[in-house]
Amino acid sequence: MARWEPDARGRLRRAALDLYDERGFEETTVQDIADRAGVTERTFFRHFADKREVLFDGSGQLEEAIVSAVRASTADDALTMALDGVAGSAGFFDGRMEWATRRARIIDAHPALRERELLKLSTLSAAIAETLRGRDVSDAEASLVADVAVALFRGAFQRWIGGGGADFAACLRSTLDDFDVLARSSGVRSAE
Amino acid sequence: MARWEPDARGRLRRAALDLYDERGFEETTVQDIADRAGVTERTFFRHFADKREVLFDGSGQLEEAIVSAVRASTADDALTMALDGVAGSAGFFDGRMEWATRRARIIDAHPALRERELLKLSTLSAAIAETLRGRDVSDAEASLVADVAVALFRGAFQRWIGGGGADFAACLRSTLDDFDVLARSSGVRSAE
DNA sequence: TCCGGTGATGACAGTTGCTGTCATCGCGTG
DNA sequence: CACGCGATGACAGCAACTGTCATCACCGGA
Repeated sequence: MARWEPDARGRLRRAALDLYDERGFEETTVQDIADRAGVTERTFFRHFADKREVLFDGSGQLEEAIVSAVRASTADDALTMALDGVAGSAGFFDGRMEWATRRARIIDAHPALRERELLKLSTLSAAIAETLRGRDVSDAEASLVADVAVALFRGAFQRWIGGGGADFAACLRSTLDDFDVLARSSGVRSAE
Repeated sequence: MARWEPDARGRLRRAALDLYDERGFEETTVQDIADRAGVTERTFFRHFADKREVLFDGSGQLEEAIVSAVRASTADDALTMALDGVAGSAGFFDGRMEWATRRARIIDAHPALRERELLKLSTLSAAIAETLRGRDVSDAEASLVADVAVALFRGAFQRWIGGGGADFAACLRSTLDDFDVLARSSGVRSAE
């Protein structure tokens, strides 16, 4: 056991979420977060690249889970592979409903945080596309399909946050159903 | 005539682009830009919200042009209206090829700038969606169609930048053709 | 003609995000 | 017991951004 308390990173994550929630993102200084976590400001920046990144600490794992699921998919068309990937993220949110809700509310309220989220989603889309290319999908199709998959992921996430406690997998299924209906009514039609 | 030189905003815009190009974005300080433009740092921040925004000065006009074109479209389905909107942006880039190329190179090289670009595109998509809703398109379809239109806009822009001098409208047509081909091969098929 | 309002700017101090650097301290290893 | 390693503290410093007040040309009305 070290002389300093372990899990400084986790304490910083929790302190940041709480403070952003209580006072607002701009009204919270990194010094405030560090104080509440019992470390110095410098230690905050050793764990997180900047003041926003602390809210996106799990994004690497999420991306890894999705990419693995794409790689493991037994489907033989690109869209289904990508959707299998998104489905592979369901476990990531188990028991994190309250955390995800508070986090989403904070992010939506601040353009600076929305920027960062868009960048993460863009990175995720690129990672999915790259994985699809590794499975013999053409460049253009890989990008397009990855974008669609991420859009559906966002839709499912929104539904999960806003809905009445259904689990993420169910929300994803509903979102896919709506997508099918919409695609038909929009002048494109799903293949058999 | 004022005692100060007019068009400080334009000089700042040009100075910033030149300096970001010559030295790189992070290596350029706002003081550098202000010096070259012959104003103070404070004046820079009166014209632009932050160091990144100076590269996105035209985005409001672009959005306005696209939204107007959506409003003016005589099409009767949402996707065609949105694509008419994107087509309405063609004139915006006339004679700005070199500017757009340098700007795109700078933005692609810096995550902080890519973030801002993603936010602008997200805002654009929201504006298109809102306009479609005003033309009796359902909520969900408006968002989806707007996202697709923005994706195609990005594709056309990429082609215009990378291609050999074709005009933007031609690039947009090629991108739409590819999209049709891709949609057919991806398991969806365009309606007649 | 003078006079007050307006709009763009300069000057300057202050806060905060973020970085570089060096010292410290406990822990494991040989 | 010495040594290196990893996580942290301490501190100086730069650059982004903001608030505030003064200045000065211009413009419209009395």
